[in-house]
Amino acid sequence: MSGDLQGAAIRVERPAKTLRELALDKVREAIVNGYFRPGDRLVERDLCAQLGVSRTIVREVLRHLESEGLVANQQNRGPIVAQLDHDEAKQIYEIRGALEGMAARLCAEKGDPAIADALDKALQDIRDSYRDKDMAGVLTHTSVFYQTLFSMVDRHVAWGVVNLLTVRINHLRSMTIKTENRGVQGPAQMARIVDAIRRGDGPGAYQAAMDHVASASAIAEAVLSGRQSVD
Amino acid sequence: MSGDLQGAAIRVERPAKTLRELALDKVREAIVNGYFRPGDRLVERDLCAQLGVSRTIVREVLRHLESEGLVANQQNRGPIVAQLDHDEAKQIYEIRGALEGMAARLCAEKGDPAIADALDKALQDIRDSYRDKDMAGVLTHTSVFYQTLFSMVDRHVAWGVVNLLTVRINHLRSMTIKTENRGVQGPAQMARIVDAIRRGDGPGAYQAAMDHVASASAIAEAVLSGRQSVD
DNA sequence: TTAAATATCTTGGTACGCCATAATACGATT
DNA sequence: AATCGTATTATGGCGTACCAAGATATTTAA
Repeated sequence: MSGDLQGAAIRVERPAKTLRELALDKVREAIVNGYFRPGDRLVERDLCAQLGVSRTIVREVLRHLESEGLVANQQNRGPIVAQLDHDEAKQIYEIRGALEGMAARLCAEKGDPAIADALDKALQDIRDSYRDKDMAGVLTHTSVFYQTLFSMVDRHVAWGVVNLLTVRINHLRSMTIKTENRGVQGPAQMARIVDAIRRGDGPGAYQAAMDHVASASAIAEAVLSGRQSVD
Repeated sequence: MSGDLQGAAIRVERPAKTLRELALDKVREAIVNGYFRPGDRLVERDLCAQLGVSRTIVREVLRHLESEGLVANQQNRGPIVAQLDHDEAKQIYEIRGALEGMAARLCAEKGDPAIADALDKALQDIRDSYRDKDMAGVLTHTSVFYQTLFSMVDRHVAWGVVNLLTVRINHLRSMTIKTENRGVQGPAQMARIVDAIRRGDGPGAYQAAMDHVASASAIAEAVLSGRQSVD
């Protein structure tokens, strides 16, 4: 990694992160990985203390997360961590299916073998993570897989949408991947996507991507209705 | 529980709008209808003066619009009105196609005649607006048409996504509908969607919706590349 | 025991001030 | 005159303090 292309090589990359962005990431993280549970109140001044920043920042962060759908504001009562109801989760999976299916079809139609190779690599990382029982790794590499799917055909807007929706069902994702057999079935379904792409089979890739999301959705639904009684 | 139902019936709806929401709507409006042009700087203190609110509010609003994609923040230089490039617009149309196609298919599969009736009503409003050369009305009723499409099958999340994306291409929409023949062609294409839904023809509805968006996208592209030279 | 009154908590909103940085203007040096 | 360094200004990033009003908890009075 020495001597890259001229100017770019010596450019000094500043952290460039503002305090607000740092705080935003922290709080989003905290919500996504369950430190704050759905329904928990997010009291501004408490967050100030916990994050060590001013109310100004906290308020901006809360507003941002609100527009992401991770935080809900109740009339005159302040923000809470958004509750994900059953039906909404289903809708999110459905949208993901439509968009990931679209991306898969586009990948297949492009007919660039490098795409399937890149996807295979990501898929192998997923398999490795499953083998090592590294569930955080599974999630990460699954994200990489889908990001590849979208970025290989330059669909960053759609990827943004998928990403936005995905954070809202993150805790469901981490539950579905722990499901019995998911470590075998999941990668197998993803392999079908890659195969269809490699064959240049657009409709097949679309269908395979849809199927994969559909099965994740079904598992999520089962998990959700199972948990209902535990709550 | 008994008293709640009765109470809800006569409950007086408060404006319930916070100052922040009011300001958010104002600024979004201003961007969407072109009062602020793409690339314009949005200086916090100037906005405070123009809106008559404090900087805190303005900052929250800017953050919100940033996450909507209407405002872009430049490193150390502050926010500007986001510029919509060619390719991004195309991607947005593509996503709309996928989601509206999905909604249309679901409507067709549901087989409820009330859906087609409601859509026909919206469509007639669109035709009337075209006849009266009321372009604002065309946009409004087109929105109603699509909202109906989504809400009739309870897909409010997808509708939210479509809505979010649509504001970013709003100025393109207002240009495409002014195009030659769009007043005839547009409603005709939408009628095809409604017909397919009425017939219960899922794939047909999907395809009709896709076609409609695709043609809007093509016009937008033409308009965009045409304007390039005018600018 | 219940109902009214009061205190507390928390958000919505405002005002003001400080610092850091980018851009610009300006002045000095060669 | 061209270049370099410096002062100024505009602006965003961030913090603190304060007030009003709604929601909730707590206490007091009947």
